[in-house]
Amino acid sequence: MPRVSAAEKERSHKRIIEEASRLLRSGGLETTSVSDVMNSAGLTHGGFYRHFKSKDELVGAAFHFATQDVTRALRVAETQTERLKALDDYINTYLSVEHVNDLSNGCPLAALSGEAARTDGAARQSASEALETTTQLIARAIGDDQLVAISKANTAACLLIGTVSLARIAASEKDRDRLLRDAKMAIGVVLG
Amino acid sequence: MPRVSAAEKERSHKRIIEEASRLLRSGGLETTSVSDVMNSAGLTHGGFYRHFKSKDELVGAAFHFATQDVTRALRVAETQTERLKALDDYINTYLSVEHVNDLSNGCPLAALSGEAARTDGAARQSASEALETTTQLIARAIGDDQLVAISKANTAACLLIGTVSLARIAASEKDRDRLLRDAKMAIGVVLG
DNA sequence: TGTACATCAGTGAACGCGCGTTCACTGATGTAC
DNA sequence: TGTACATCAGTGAACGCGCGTTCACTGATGTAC
Repeated sequence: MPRVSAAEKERSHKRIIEEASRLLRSGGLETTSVSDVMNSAGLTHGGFYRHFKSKDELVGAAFHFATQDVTRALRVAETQTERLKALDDYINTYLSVEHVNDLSNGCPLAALSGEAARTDGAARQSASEALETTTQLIARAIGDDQLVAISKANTAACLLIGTVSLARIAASEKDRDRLLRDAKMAIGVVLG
Repeated sequence: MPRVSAAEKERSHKRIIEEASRLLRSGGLETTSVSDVMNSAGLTHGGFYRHFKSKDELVGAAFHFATQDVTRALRVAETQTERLKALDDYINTYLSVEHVNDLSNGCPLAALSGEAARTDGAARQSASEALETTTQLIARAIGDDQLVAISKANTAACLLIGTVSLARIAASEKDRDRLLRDAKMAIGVVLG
């Protein structure tokens, strides 16, 4: 069957990153194996090293992809009005039950910052970049004086990520919903 | 050498939990092995199953111990004045550079909630309990109407844990310090 | 445009390694008389 | 209080397993003429 065309390889490469970004977010950095990712991409593990130098490099690429994916609307908004709307959507989606329950398509920082903090190399660096990207996009959407906006964006990011992290270990649906509701109120105060 | 007295066994048991609570917080649930823990406790891995049914059970016990340890001052405060003072200390310690840099003695939720969310069994349950314990202690220290206090405590917990989680992946000391400073301001607003 | 050949994407077996857990064993501790 | 014996905390070898990574191999792709 092999070899495969350059275009086909590119498609494989993209598929590996996409599947990795999902599996890593839902399963964690340690628990998700290279084989898991390759099988999800419809390939076998042996071919992995034609695409990446190491698992760490894949984790870095997957983290970057997930961040780009999750912040898309904030990035592409062109006018200040669109940005404010995108921020509102971002926050409402972020603090939703769906986001709490769907690890695999959610914020990579909420899912993986704990493990990333213990890592060196590409994974750790991608997490740092994800944080910077996210806070900068939020600050830009807030507008205003950027010095003030960055403080607000920092606080918002900490609150959002903390809330979803805790909502994911809440003992009951009631506790989970309460955390989300309280955070929605608080973020209004922070940004207002 | 073996066997060892009942009192000695109890001391071993306590040492295993203490070392586990430190190693798990600094190394993570997956990366820290039963051997690591036993060696840190001055024992060999084979004796582990005289103390715990499984690694999961140890993780649960270690999580519980860490939570009790970190919230001690909030728990033992007897008067409302003492509780408010304890809460102030708790927040200042929590949002310190030392806490960000010292995983092993810090808040187990900040270190492990991500991994705990992906787990079943004792580890997951201990994380849920840690969250409940922490928010209730904060709410009690706030005093006031408990319905309002619980909302404030929830928001505070999300903000504290989110801030330390992100500070741990900040790209620079400057970013880290900025996150901590912004969170200190915000938590004043939340609680005030 | 057709041919000969080098390249290399993907396969699947194999590697060394560390994991959680089990087990036979040791000998001091705890207990029954 | 002393003796005989059962218990069991701790040891270290062993288990099966899955991991990240390497490798010889296949055969379609890409390229040089």
